Amino acid sequence: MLNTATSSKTTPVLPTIGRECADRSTGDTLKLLAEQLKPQRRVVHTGDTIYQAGERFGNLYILNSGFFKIVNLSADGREQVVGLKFRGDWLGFDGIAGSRYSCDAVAMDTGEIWVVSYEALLAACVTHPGLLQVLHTAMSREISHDRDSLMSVCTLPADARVADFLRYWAETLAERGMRTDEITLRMTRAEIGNYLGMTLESVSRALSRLARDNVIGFATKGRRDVQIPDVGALSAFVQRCLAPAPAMLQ
Amino acid sequence: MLNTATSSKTTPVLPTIGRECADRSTGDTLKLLAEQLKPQRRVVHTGDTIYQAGERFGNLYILNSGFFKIVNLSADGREQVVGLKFRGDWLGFDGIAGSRYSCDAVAMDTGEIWVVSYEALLAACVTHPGLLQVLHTAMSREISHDRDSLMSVCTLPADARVADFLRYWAETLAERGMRTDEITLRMTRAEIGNYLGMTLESVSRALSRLARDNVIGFATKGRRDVQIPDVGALSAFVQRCLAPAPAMLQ
DNA sequence: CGTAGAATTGAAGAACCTCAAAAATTGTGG
DNA sequence: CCACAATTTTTGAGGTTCTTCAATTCTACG
Repeated sequence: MLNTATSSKTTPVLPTIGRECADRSTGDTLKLLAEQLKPQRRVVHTGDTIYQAGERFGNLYILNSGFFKIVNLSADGREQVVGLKFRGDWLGFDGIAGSRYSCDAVAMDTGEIWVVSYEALLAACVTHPGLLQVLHTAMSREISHDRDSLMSVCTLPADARVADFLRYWAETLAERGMRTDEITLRMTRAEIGNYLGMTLESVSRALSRLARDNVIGFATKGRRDVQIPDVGALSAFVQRCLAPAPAMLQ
Repeated sequence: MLNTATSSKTTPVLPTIGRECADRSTGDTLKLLAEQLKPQRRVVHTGDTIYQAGERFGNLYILNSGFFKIVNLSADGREQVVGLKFRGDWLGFDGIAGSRYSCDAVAMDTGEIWVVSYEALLAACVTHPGLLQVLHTAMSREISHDRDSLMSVCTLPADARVADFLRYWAETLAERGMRTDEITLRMTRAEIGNYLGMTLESVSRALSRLARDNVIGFATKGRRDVQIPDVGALSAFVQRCLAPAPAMLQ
């Protein structure tokens, strides 16, 4: 019904008719940033925190490799994973408005981040307008994706949410030129469940059902590596969850 | 436990030590934008759509008065209210990354929006760095608030979610210098429920319970106007919902 | 007024959560 | 390299919350 209007969201069509770097690849963007900003590079390991809620804002961070989770904390002690960051993503935008970060950024794997002073970035943007475009694109993407997350949580049943989560993960890796037929979830069931608004048991059951339906597979050893032979099958599974009746013929 | 680190989120402390316009009031910011951008002004009425998903991006919009909802659409026809916009908020950031808007922006009341060409804004930012700060602050706020929304939906039971929604609405109005003791929800129960990830019946029941507990009141005629004598009572209600056991003394 | 949309409320059912136990995996120190 | 402990994951059973379906009341508007 609304397919035509929204198809650009699922499959980024529209070649580079737009402004100069609207569709720059992750690698190209990183190269541009490295050249023009000469950022300080920092290696991180699992569990390292790049910034914490309440800490004074000053830097933005660009993820060159590895994988991060963004954790929101409420005054009453609730914790919520509100975002996952992959290669090419920026971290720290939440700190601009209030002069303090409002989340924790935690490394989920070994990786490298580039540290960029916000002040220095703004200065560099004056001479290199392309940088500003890259910055705004990153912020815009984050806003769009946060909205998609909210929609997932609000409109999909638990099983579909897990399937959609895997689909998003695989597509994100694909965009960045990585393997998607077998992905390693570096999150526990509890962390996935927290991110998706369900219990760890529900995540486990959903994964079991996905495996039973051959939408995903588990590697021989360990159940943290998920085989995704066909990403489209995940989307199809989501649709099947949404279909109310089994739609028996005749 | 984490109070000190996160208190800056609920009550924006920290006076204007920071950069020039970090804590500018909504009115001052609007004045600056009006002076420096001379934006085209446009009056909107309930139901008007400022932009739609799939439409080519070109403008950002600043809400001077009135009230908007942002609606996300999925390829399979699901609709999701993913944001509410009040005076001083910007609309259209989602369009920057993909050169097309990814949501619908729908007016929920009569109001006035200011139309700003993104290109023109970037040009103006070069000569007026304060504008860039205002722009980034608006985007950063949106990212932070989207995360708070996700946390609400993921961690709060239905009743608390409705209470937290009213609390946010009242605090948003307060920040903009409007009345908060009696607010007019210009949304149906169905729209509120959609935004909060629950059915319209659950919203209705939650509001009834809030009224029964005297946390809110209903205006004599009609149940769309909500009286909020004490915003703190809403926060207390949320905490009560989170407390597992009734905590009987002894 | 009278109709259409919106809101409330009740009853029954489904989806998900909690609690619990067992199996699998990972990490650690000998 | 192995054994042990700690953690993670799976799976089942029962309970709770929320949804669905339905009927009624209320509100707005011609």
